[in-house]
Amino acid sequence: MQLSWDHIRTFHAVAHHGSMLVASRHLGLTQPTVGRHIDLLEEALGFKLFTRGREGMRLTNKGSDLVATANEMLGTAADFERVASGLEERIEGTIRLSANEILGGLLLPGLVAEFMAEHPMIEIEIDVSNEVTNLLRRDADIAIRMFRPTQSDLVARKITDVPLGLFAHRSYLARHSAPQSVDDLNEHVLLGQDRNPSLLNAYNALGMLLTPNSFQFRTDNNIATISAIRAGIGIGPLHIGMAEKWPDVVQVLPKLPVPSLEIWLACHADVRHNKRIRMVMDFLALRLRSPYKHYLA
Amino acid sequence: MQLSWDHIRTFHAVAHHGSMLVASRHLGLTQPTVGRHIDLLEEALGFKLFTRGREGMRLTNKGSDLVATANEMLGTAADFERVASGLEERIEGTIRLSANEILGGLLLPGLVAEFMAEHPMIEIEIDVSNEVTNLLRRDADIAIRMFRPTQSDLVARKITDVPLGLFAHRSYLARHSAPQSVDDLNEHVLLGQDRNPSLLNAYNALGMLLTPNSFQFRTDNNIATISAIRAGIGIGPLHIGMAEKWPDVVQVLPKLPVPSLEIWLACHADVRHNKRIRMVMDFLALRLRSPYKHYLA
DNA sequence: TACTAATTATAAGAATATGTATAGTAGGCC
DNA sequence: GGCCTACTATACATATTCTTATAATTAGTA
Repeated sequence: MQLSWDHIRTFHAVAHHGSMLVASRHLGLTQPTVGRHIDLLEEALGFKLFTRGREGMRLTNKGSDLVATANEMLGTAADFERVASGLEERIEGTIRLSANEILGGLLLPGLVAEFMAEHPMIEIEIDVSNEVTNLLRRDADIAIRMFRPTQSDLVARKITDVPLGLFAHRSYLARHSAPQSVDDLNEHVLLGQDRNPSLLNAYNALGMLLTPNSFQFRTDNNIATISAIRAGIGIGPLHIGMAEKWPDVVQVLPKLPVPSLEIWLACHADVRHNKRIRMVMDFLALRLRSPYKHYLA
Repeated sequence: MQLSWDHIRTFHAVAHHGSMLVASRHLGLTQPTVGRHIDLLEEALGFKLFTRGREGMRLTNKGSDLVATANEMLGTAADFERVASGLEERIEGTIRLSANEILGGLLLPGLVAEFMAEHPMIEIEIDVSNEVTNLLRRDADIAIRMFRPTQSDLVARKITDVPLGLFAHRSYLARHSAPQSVDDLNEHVLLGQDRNPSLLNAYNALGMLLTPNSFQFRTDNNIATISAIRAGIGIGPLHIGMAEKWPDVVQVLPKLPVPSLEIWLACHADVRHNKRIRMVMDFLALRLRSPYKHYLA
């Protein structure tokens, strides 16, 4: 018989995740089913795709020669689903949002709760990651980004500017004298990022000459940075609207012009007329312009 | 649940053939199964793909917006199968040959019979058509062509030249005097083609100035042309080796230089190392060089 | 009008695929 | 060594899907 396209999808998932167990969870199938799919595919093709071992499934040479085209299929299947989604007009269904750690982890849950109360038929998923989620691959329906999206085929709207400021906890400022000028900052514990250079560049734009080593506390996790500020470890950047939520966190050098962040909403052009997606995007655009403090956890 | 890729294949087939019944035959499924696939797909997508009527299935607007990407999927699935086929080493299995009406209808059956006797594990399918079958889409594994294939990604070998001549049945020549020169041909019933200009061009290359109306008997079916010659209707072109099979069909103007045809064998580059395909191609290359008459029906 | 031929739709038994539960295997770790 | 864990393999009952058979619909045609 003809080989099943669904088995190709299973093959791709197993190759991608390296184990049938992990693949089965991503596919919404059980491990024996995934195993059978691979068996049937191997039988249909006439050669083994994987060697089985306790460490999982390792691709054979032939198997790995097939991964690229299986990947292609995943892409065209995503195209199909995306185009279909753009033609869909039902209100009920799922919308998947992608946002960074701060917005996705702290702001969106409270903000989305309101939407879900109004629209109980729409399910919302939040994919929190700092990586640029691929809207083409349908990892998400809507992306919230802090920069202008450049992927082609996307429709993007700039929602607002988010003013940033430097903040510290009162307990920190009680132990150290509050800085009076940019130069004073060199005497302070500055909270910075590990591998991501954007914050470093922002500090340097303020006229400070810093290197990664200038930060005594380093993390690429934005939540950890915020927690560090709130814990009184040092001075770091914060969305001004967010800081209002925490009375003990005060702005230092409020006159200092810190470049603000942009907030963009993006979806794939194929999908922009989908009613659910429009509703969610319009809601997000409205709410992201109003002060954060109403929604912050 | 997630939508099934196999249902997309079914959707494509129904859209392509315009009816579930025809699609089911091509897919190797039954009509109720195809119907259920479409129902399930429509349910998953949230909109109707077709309107049902006694005239078959007509695409809705949304349905036809999806045909293009479904087509893409067919293409990538074909890529997958092709690459897989190239990695395959089994001897048993099916090989699909594509050839024109003359070779596929008259010559190959007898020629292939010998191969099948030697290799009972290999099944041979012959796709007879004058259209250029798409090896990229896996409509066939091996194509036999009368011209150099130009599709990219193909591997093609020229096998031999097939000398052509003009022939007529004795009964025709008994009624009309045999032509002694090219100019005499204008007084004869010439068998030609209807829409396909290649034969016309070949006659003109002999120095004859002909138009489609110069042929009193016209068909684009090559078998019909041959039958017409054998029935004594008139004078027409024939493979010389083929004519040897029929003693009552004799060559006219044997000295006339008629351009010969080329025979090419082609397969997709991805698949050239497949053992079965190599075996069949090597066999065909050998046998197509030997005289036709051993195999002709 | 009645018949034919081509279609989609429906019902029910047969075949197939799936999920649950469990076994088997082997590396990591105390 | 013994235990835990992450994985694949197997057995069997269940659920789903497929096929067969039949009905219903409708345009074309004698």
